[in-house]
Amino acid sequence: MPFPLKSYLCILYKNSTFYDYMEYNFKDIENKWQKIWKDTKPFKADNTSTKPKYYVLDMFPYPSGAGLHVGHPLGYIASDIMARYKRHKGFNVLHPMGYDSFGLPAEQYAIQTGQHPAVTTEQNIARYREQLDKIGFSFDWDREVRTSDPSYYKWTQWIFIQLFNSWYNPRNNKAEPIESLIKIFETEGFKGLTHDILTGDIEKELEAFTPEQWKNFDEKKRSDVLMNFRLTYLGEAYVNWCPALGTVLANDEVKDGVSERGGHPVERKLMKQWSMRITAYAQRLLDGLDTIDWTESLKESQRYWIGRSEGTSLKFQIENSDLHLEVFTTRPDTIFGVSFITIAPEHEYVDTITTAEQKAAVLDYVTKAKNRSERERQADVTKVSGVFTGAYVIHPFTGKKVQIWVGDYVLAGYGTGAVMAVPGHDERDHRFAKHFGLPILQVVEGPDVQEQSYDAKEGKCINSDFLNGLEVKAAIKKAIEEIEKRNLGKGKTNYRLRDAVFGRQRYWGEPIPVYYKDGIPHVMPENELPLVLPEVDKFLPTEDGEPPLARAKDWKYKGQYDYEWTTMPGWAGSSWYFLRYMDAKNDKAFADKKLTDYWQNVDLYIGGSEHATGHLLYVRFWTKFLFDRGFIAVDEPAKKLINQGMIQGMSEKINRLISVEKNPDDNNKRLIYIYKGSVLEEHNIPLAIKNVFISSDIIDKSSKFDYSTDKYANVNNVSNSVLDIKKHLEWWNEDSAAAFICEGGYWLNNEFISFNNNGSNIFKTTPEVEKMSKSKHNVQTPDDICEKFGADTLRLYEMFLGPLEQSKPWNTNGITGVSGFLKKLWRLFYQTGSFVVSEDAPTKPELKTLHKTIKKITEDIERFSFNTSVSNFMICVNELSDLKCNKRAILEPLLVLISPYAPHVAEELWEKLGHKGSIAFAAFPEFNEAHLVEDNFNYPISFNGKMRFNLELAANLSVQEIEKLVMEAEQTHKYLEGKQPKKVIIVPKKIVNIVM
RNA sequence: GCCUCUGUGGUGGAAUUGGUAGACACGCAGGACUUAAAAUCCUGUGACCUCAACAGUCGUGCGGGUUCAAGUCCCGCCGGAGGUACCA
Repeated sequence: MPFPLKSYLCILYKNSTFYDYMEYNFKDIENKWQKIWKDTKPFKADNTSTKPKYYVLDMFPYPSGAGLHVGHPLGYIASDIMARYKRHKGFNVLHPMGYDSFGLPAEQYAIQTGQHPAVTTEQNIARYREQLDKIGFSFDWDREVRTSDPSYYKWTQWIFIQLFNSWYNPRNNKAEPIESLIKIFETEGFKGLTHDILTGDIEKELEAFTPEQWKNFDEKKRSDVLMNFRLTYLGEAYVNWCPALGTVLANDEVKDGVSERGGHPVERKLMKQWSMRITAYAQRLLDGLDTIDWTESLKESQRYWIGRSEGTSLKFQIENSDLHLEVFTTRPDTIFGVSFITIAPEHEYVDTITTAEQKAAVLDYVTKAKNRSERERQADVTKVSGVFTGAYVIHPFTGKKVQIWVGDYVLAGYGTGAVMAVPGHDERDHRFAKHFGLPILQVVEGPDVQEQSYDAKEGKCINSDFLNGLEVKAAIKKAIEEIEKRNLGKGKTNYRLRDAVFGRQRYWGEPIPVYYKDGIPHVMPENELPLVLPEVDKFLPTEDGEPPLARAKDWKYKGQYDYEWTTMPGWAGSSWYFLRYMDAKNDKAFADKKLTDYWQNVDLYIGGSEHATGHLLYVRFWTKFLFDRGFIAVDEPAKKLINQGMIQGMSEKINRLISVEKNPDDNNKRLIYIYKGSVLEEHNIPLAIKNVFISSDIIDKSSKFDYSTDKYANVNNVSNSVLDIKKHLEWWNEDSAAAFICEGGYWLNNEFISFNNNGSNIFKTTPEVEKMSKSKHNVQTPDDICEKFGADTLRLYEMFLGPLEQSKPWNTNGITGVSGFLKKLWRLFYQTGSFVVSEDAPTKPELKTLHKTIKKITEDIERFSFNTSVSNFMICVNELSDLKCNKRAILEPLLVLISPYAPHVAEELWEKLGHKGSIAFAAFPEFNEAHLVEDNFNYPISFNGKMRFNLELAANLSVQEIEKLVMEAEQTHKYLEGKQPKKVIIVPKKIVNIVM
């Protein structure tokens, strides 16, 4: 076989160093610099620097078995650009990475395979690390953290103990050691519900006691009382129980009534659980939002989740009883519109107040309501259900009897679990009243309320005794005054935020450092931490339904006291990890105070918006707590936060012909119809071919084809929706017996059989935006891209795709443009065929290009507009190529500009320019306005706002001079059509507009 | 329903304080180099009208408004994405 000499030479070159110099060989370059960075650790953050500090943090990943796909690095690349940019700008940068390595998937996998979760976690981490390294991130790996490592979770447990030993003192509005509460009990006792030291929105009645009584309480009693105040506590509450996962879930882990992970049904269940009293911080979590630069949508989510509402509590005396029902309302102005009271099916008085006649009906209803799953309950929200208890309350102002109903539209967990129903002015009450034929009263002026409630807080009160004539807002005030005066209740602020359930009936999580002695929970002494996760024979609950940790043999504190068997939830470790990075190896403290004082908090935090009401709320809570207790100096974890958009998958579908039409003239042939342009052509293919695929560009939906789109191409075998037949057949061998119909013929077993109509042999697929998943063959890993185009191209391309915060589908259609750009950059240094850089002084246009770029790039980075900086680099390199510029004075600063984005190629060329050290710490080029000053400005001349022509004028002309020259211009006369301009608007160096 | 974001060529997207809409890139079309392909380079490319040029008309989801001038500001609609939902 003849072998062309040229190709032969090429291969020779490829193996010689000479070849490497000629072409941009990303593989060698990237391997080389990744190794150097690994060996020399240039990105180690300095704990004692005199430089200003800058802390850039990514939300650390959960190391799943699937590895990273191209969506993960999007935020990491942006933060890495920021980190590198700040180093150039003279900052001491902390840019760490770690793993959120406790979690359900590893445990589920362990249940299926018996493989210990620690083992799979370790493997997954190794894979993640390998993938991350290939992208060239400037992480300080010496500070890596893993939440599942005992040296890390020792401190998670330590923080748990601090929370247990603290309470929230509303007098000082901060968390304090529990001792200060005990002191109050010893001197003042506790005055019951009206006492101002009540915390955490305890709705339960807690009996008052005197200092003497406190002194006489036994240990158990004292423990029980204190439990109502501790910031982490063991309490009975309705929880989200997920039978399929065998564990409880926090509110943010439940979406649409099913578990966020796995989508399993969730029920409400009364259980004794460890919880975090985040509600104590509700107001401060709300207020803090005004001090941080986070996206508005995220802050809104948190505000809504916290759900502050102002209103009043109000007691209704139950008829023929000394009990009273307490409700919470934000509309006390409508008190005269109350036509019944509704209580939740779980309300503690349900049994007590129900009359004998109604007993059966109520019991039936309550049982049904309680057994309904959360999903069912939420699904038919508009479906009204309820039952009359037979009991009445006495209206405190009118003295009339008011019926008490049970209805599941009232939630047990919010407020008091009871509402005063005002159907005239509340949609839900209205629905209920209509359904059961209860009276509807109008007490605010407005549209008639019989058919539809009038909920707006506007209008004058009517039919309301002493409130008559008042505007709603004034009436609310007046009503509260009156209620307080008569001792019926008091003005009150409620929050939707619930305490966070903290225990999980699961294995793969931090053990809770608690043991039980005589039925009293005790936290372990701090110096005995960590409480290491014990080995178990199976990762399943015990036969008695106890959590997996109950299986651990001889696992008892001091050999005799049972440990707590639940473990901490996934968000425990991530609620303080930003602090651990400051001092990752410390075994004396979670972090040295000196270092937390130095690093303060995160300057830029990048991550997904899905953590809005979970992680991002908890981490703020813990930060505020640690601040209150004096452990750290800041009370917010991150000053600025950016949500990177999600990257969706782009599938490429192959259209499959279903209809078979035999050729009547030849029974062995099958007829194929092809639109070539608008002409319908008939062609034949052998009938024996079973699978027939058809290129998307010749499909005409009105044609005789029936086709399906159930077949996927592997996206790696498609570029710009053109299928690479050869690669496809290598990947999916079965299809070698299939026909791929194109405009001009068809492919069969990688051979093209022409129809002799001069049509194309390109086979096109149909792209579709879908979630990335294995079954859709549209998962793209960063490794594939690094292998094919290099890490620098991947980094640039992910940024080039569009604004960081916007969600977008991943497709590689534009990637050749970015890779071409890097080649073009490289060629600037090789214009003569070898590496040559001129030491000559740069020309004016060269300096203009450089400084224009410096200005743009600096502005782009400062406003996180990374996509536009890639465009600006392209413009710069295009211009320098046109100018044939190879001057050191231009190219050197350009490399520094580019190095945050494409660090490998920047380092390589920097070294070739003769520098010894890394480019990573070279000073960022300073912008000099002088180079952009032009003698002339090309004015757009518009008439009535419509741009007509350009006129080049000296840039320093006055407005009068400009007007004179413009009016004299030949083209101006043409557009004036002999008319006299009414007005001439001149904005120097911007625009001229002539108004006719 | 409510909240937040969003709507610009065939495609991804630019236009930072109201001032030349469509930068940059992909794709497409044509050309150069090549036996050929790849790679690379050059030219053109919003739509309509025109053989073409010059010119012209339209054009940033729709309808109004403010302004010398609106993708950008205001009012009212419509579509898309995400979050959230008996929270009294």
